Amino acid sequence: MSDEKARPIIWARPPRSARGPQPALTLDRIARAAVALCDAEGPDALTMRRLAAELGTGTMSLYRYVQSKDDLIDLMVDLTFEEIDRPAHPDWRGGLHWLAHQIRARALRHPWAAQVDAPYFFLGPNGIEFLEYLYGIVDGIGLDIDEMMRAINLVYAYAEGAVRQELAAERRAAASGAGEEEWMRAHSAYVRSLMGTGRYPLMQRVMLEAEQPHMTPEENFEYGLQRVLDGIETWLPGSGTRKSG
Amino acid sequence: MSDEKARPIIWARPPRSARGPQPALTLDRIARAAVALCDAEGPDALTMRRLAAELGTGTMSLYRYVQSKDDLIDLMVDLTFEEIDRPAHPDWRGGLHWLAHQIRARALRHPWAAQVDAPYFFLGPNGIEFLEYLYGIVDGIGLDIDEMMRAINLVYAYAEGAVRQELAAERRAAASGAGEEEWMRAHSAYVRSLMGTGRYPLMQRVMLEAEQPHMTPEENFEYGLQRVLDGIETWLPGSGTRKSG
DNA sequence: CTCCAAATGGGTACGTAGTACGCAGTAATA
DNA sequence: TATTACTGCGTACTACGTACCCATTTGGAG
Repeated sequence: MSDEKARPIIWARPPRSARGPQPALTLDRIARAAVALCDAEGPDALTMRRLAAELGTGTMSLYRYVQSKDDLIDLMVDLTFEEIDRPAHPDWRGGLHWLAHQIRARALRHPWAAQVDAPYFFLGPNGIEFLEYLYGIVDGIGLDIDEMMRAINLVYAYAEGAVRQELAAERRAAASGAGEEEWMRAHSAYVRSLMGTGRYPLMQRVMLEAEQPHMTPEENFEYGLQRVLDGIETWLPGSGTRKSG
Repeated sequence: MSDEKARPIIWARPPRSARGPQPALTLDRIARAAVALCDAEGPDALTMRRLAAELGTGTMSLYRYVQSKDDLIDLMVDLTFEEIDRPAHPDWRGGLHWLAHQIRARALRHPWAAQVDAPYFFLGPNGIEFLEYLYGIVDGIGLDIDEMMRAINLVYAYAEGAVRQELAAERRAAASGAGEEEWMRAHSAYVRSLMGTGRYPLMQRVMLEAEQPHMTPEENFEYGLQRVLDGIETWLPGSGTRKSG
């Protein structure tokens, strides 16, 4: 999660030998409990002590299953790809559209997952299955593997970036909402003073606009997504004009 | 950095009264030292004790300036927007193109900044100045404020998402590179075993491709960016021609 | 059946975070 | 000069990840 260290991939663990007591837990049970905890109370609630308590076991027992907390997070992130189903799509545009919305849905279900980076998530069983499926969407439409990668990466990049913005806005709204009187006062007074200077006329309009949004976050996401798909379409072979990248 | 708490905005602090000794430090000096530290040694190197040592002061002295480490991070993130210059652009496409590359350049300069989320960065002096400038790029081309927001958000979302992918790939490369023998062995053995199953033919092609990339990360970024700009162009009012070079 | 290697659960304790608290010193104001 | 509002900062508390150790359990070897 934080920095780099030599750490063997958790999915490549050697099989258990037959001797010794049966483990009371499984990696799966641990990871699911951790996901549930983060979903319910946010990433800060995930401590090894707390998770152990949740599972009714000793703290250090968890380390019989994972080498480190980062291992655990790899597992958790992989789990978030499990629940995404994988329908067939008649055309690439429908497929990529669906993909983007799946990425968004996953991030809304598990906001904590959008904040960690698990650089090897695609090596987990669910991650790799998901990616293999993804490439299937743009397979067989006349793109070489390089072009397929670029199409996928583009949609992925947009979806992730957009949903991060959305989550940040959500956190802001939550912070200025219920309670937090003091913060609210300091915050709005400061913003008013900024706008009072007249140096930020465009931002002023933006903020006024943001107070009464006429578009849901999803509509907003959808708008950007359609632009991205349009952009891909102008470039895809057999779509008339093709531009150089 | 992590979770929500009522915390007044650091930029709205009341002015110092005249009494008492002059402060030995300034917020600016502290924030710059922190940025330098993170740039040089990564975010994990940033501890209050270390930063204080770097500044030749006592640890707790820092708390005369910031209320918390999160405060400090807000300042740091705002600082990363300072060095971005703000040229005029003759057309929106050039402006948005430039914007995306600035976002990328900033993230490459300060990789740590792409990992934290500072939901209020735009309230800092540099952040707000930057955003005001951004909106200027798409001002006066026949868009209402809502459409302007969407155009900016789209480019921003793509750029941030893409650069996060790029940074993750960079970290992966660094991890499998020099040293880390053990990790390398476990990793590649595992990947080979996965691919040996034959269940992931597309991923196999992707990974082979990734080993000899024929596109630099920047070219890849540029490709996606052009698609995004194309997408905006097809939608912009009065953009009869979609080809722009 | 006996014994031991290999695995288990988990308690204790260590190192390192962020930071609350309090105190001594200092400079402008009354 | 006394007061007051600051300052730097040492001490200490809480909470975290996790290294280390050991008693316990189990399956297989003799």
